[in-house]
Amino acid sequence: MSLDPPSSALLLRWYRAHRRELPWRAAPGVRADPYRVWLSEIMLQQTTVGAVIPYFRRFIERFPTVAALAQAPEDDVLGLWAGLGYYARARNLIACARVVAGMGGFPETIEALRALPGIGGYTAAAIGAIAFDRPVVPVDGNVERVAARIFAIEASLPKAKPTIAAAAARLGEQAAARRAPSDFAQALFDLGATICTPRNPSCMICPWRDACSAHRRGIAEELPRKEKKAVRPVRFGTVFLLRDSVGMIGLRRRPPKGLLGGMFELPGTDWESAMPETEPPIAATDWRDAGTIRHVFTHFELSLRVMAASVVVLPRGLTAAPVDTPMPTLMRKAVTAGLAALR
DNA sequence: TATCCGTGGCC
DNA sequence: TGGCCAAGGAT
Repeated sequence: MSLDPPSSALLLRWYRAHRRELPWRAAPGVRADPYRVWLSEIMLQQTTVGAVIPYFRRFIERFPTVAALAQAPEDDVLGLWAGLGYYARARNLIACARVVAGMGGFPETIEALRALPGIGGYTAAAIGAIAFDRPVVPVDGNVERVAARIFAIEASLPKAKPTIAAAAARLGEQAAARRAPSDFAQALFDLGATICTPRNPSCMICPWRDACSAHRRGIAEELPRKEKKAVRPVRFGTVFLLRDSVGMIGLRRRPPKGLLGGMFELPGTDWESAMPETEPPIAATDWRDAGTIRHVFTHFELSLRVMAASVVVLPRGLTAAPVDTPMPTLMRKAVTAGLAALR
């Protein structure tokens, strides 16, 4: 940690030569649209660029401005978000858009950004740096990895987070002096995504190779070290697909908060450590076994049995919905399996 | 501080 | 196949 930080000019030169074109990105040196930066940063939380791009394009097409998003019905936004995961982000997205629209635009300070729904320390720094050239280094997983390697920080995450964050701040000191925090932040992202990768980093073509302490010591790929994660428990449940005589299916809305909050689902049992007793929502005559779906969430794995039946009229309490109604991926899998069993 | 919160791709 | 990983935030 007493090492000198590498040259920001070196990284910025590399960035201008190798910069990736992304839908939310402005040309080097050009101020980006804060709305696009914000929307992309929310979508990119724990989500890969490849997964985000089509969602980002659909959102921009439907909601070109933060004012348009602020006026949208919540169901439209949740529906457009369906499949992207972490649905609290979509709820916070709406809340944030409404606050920002009321303010007449995005605030430009880190503190004011940090106070908005769904914006934490990282995202405030990212928007501040990228959209407003605030002299900060947003510390995401990429930047943590780069900083840990440059300074050969061997302490394990998450305990080492503060140490690595301090190291990342040192990386940005020169860039701040050069008035290029926006390009510098994005350069760090690109370096982490394409060169300084978690596995098999391309050290031989890295613009910072000569300054990298971990590379010099031959331990770049080992850093940052991480504590082992807890084992994922398995839960079991059953869902019921009911299709009526005109081809509509019976869905219900999940509670507004918590897992898959506010999204549509098939009716079913709770998800428990052992298969719960099943009580079909209607006395259909020919229930078909549509198989079992395995779905992995962050902190548990779900084994979900799917039962399907045709009925004349859907029971009360269920919403008659088209089969292509937007819903979380887990439920999309279950609907697909159920419909296949009814053929 | 620890837990909860999705999904898909990669090796 | 299974564990890891991805531009984290809220509580």
